[in-house]
Amino acid sequence: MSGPELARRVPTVPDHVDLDELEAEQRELARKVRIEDDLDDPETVAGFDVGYQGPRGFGALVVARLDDGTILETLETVTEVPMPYIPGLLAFRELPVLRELWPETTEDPDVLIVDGGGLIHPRRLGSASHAGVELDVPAIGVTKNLLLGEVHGSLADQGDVAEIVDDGERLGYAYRSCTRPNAKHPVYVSPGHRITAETSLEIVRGLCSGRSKLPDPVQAAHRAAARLKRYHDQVDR
DNA sequence: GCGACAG
DNA sequence: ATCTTGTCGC
Repeated sequence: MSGPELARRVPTVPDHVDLDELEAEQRELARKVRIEDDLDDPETVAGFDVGYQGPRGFGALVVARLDDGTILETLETVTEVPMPYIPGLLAFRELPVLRELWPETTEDPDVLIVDGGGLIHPRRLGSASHAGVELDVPAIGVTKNLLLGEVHGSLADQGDVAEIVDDGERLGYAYRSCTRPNAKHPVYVSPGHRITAETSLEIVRGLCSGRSKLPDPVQAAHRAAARLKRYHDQVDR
């Protein structure tokens, strides 16, 4: 056999999965992305997030009103995840869960916010863009960490905004959303599809109550997914 | 060749 | 993301 096992950086992927094909698919879908406002007086927003445990994904979609934040609908599902996490290919791990939930909503959300990037992506097709194109809905990407790009500007105070630039392109904004003074890291916002970076920031800004770094609907989805997972922890034994 | 690397 | 006790703070 071989010598000491080296830590595996590249997770094992199913035999039928071809990483080059997935990247090619992203390049193709990226051509369909439209970074321009195509929302008419948006009234409702959907926040999406997934929690993981082994081969299963616990997803939640929370639909809320944009004006006062009232939650209109919370949908949950448990699904087998087909892919390990690979930087740049998050959508192939996350979107199967969203595909289960999206058809179930009765609110027909005007905009979708995904816990993942939009333009901030090596091929300019983060999971938010991928979802937006596939579901044909205005979509915004929000993350707690940066996949790529540089923050241009200061984020000294809460409310501060700085541009995210990569390869000379402005891909989105870093926004210090949390009102807690010890909130060190900002939230990274980038347009996914059928929306601009400015409008994305404006919408996210209006959804940040200040108690959480993430916009409320996404945070609510995060909590719902976590609860669902805990529930399965107890029952599945 | 060596690191970095959304969730 | 997840593995994990206590702990600081509103």
